[in-house]
Amino acid sequence: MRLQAPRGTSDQLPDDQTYWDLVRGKAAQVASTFGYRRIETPMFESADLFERGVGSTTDIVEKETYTFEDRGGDMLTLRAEATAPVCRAYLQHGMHSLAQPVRMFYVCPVFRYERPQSGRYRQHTQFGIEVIGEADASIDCEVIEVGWRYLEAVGLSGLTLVINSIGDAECRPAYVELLKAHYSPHREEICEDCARRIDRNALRLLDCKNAQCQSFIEDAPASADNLCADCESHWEDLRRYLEETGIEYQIDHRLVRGLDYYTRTVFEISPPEEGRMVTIVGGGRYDGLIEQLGGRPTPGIGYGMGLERVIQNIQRQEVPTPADDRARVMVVHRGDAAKTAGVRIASQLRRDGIAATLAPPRGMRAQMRYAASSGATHAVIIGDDELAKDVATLRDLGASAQSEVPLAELASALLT
RNA sequence: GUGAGCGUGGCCAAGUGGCAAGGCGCCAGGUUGUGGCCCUGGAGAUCGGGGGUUCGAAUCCCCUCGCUCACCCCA
Repeated sequence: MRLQAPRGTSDQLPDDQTYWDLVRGKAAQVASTFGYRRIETPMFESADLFERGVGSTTDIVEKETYTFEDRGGDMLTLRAEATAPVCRAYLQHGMHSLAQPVRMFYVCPVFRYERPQSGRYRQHTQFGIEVIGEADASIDCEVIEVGWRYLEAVGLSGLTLVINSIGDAECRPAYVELLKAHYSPHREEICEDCARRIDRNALRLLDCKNAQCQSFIEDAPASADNLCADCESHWEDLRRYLEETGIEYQIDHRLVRGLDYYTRTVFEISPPEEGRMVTIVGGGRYDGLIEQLGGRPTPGIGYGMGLERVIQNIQRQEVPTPADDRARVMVVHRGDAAKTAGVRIASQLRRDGIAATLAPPRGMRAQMRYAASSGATHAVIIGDDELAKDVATLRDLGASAQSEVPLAELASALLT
């Protein structure tokens, strides 16, 4: 095989589109039900945006971006995540002067240079939402609910919602010190990565997967137990509101997230896979991000959802996809005059709003085969007999029944 | 970045040193103008690529590329 799609990318073939239509259509539908409006930002941004927004020491920025210099000498980065670009757009277009909060959603490709594996690609598609300009916990609850209702809407079940609060600029520093103090005496007993994390990114100590570190994680102080008064009441509010939605949640003190900008609420939604649970949705509050990007202090919260993972789970759970029961017609013809008439009839059917295709110029048997394998619901058969009478033979391929229909009545016969 | 498994027509796949099976799909037929089932025929292969061993390599050895899975990280 000489030419193929670049590593970690894939083609979304015609046969795959049933899923993509479902997954994209429901995204727009559910998001707009909650009052979110679509935003689309460029596929690439100034490299600077992701460094400042996502955090220059995160893995994403450190080793996973597609960064390049364009012909004019600017350093650009393919969209490595969508929150920072949306915040950039919020600032650039003065959305702070709109009624707050501003609710937006997007479905867009995201690029990260990673080693591909199941559910992880170098180009993947995210359905995400962002609410900017309101810090109240009811918004946190709403954002979580959008993600949850969406996954319900596409037909997934058995999902798990996990939440946590990691505090804010007020209380997190003290908590991080507490964590470091918990770990420092054990530097020799934990894994190498964790030893490094103590100084570099202490929060990440909590999601280490190594066996030797598990007992330290168990005994570690929890961020949610060490919140300042404001964060504490925000955390309580969130849980109270969540109860009102009827969505079940678990609190996981080990849930921290990989992007630097998160504050207070963080959450994930995962499918019911035994063994490894690959997160479908990950999100959280980012009250410091807008300011980090040069705006006035403005709260925000959102999530990102991997649509390839959603589709993977739809397939695993064998969720039925909606069938398209509209008529699709194959115009089958015999003889030159009939072929010419077929061109005319197919054209007219389309103008009448019916999907119609002219069968390829082969024997009738082959044309009928083509009709069947193309998924056509009906064959409109034209030959000299029909031409003479100004009718067509309309064959219902599902029912294997046919009758002659005057050409003028074809469309109405197909629309009933 | 680390580790493991795997690369044979479009897809699935047999073949483990001696003429590259088979199935699906595709194309054409099975006497008058009709799909799905059945039957017949046909097209389609640098056996991922390069090098080596050998009289002879899809098969053994080396290198390389790719795919998949796991770690890491993340959606």
